[in-house]
Amino acid sequence: MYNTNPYESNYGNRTSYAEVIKLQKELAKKVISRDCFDSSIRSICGVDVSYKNNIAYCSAVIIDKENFKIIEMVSSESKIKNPYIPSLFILRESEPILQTLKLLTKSFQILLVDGHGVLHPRRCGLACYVGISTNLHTIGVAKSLLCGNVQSNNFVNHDGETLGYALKSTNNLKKAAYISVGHKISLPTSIELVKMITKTNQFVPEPLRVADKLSKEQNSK
DNA sequence: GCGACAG
DNA sequence: ATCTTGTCGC
Repeated sequence: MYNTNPYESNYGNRTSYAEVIKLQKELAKKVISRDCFDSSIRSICGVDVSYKNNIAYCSAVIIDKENFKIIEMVSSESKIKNPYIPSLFILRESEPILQTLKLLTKSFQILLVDGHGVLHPRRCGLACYVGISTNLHTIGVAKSLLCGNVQSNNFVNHDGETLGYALKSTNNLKKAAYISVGHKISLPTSIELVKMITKTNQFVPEPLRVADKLSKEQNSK
């Protein structure tokens, strides 16, 4: 239907922004916000993109949940095809991400995506799109808010729903990692896993922190 | 109409 | 995200 080839991103051949918005609304209904694991979680992957001139440099890093050791790192580069538009982030980053994930040879159980999941105006951020496209369990982790309000208990509400959680930095009280469901996982489990894979005095989970660093190394060569 | 707005 | 000097804080 919208995607016959999991790791190929084409937005179901949508061409206009209005059509991509319509796709997001359709996909939002397919997001599964409960845990459905068929195996225990041993490793977690993070994927991030950086830019230089007209090239997107994307890196994915798989890290062992227990000892934080790097299991595998891959990178790829591709031409930027679309502009960055708030709430339509999938236009710019989904293709580089899907292409890079194809390069991984080791397995992992959870994917961390550098952007929001259901904490999105149409409940369909980048992490949801990637999750549905690949059928992977995904969690959205963003460094700033696109919508919603942080409550005193750190949960983030939007449109009368609790859609996310602000994992505040120990050091910078201003900074936080905004966690939300991407696909096939619950919010409580998402929070638990992100906390578990985040080092002390850091607010970005290790797989994303290393992927971010690696992608920036790639674009400076 | 105006402002806000993941990376 | 990226471009960028000095500057604030641990």
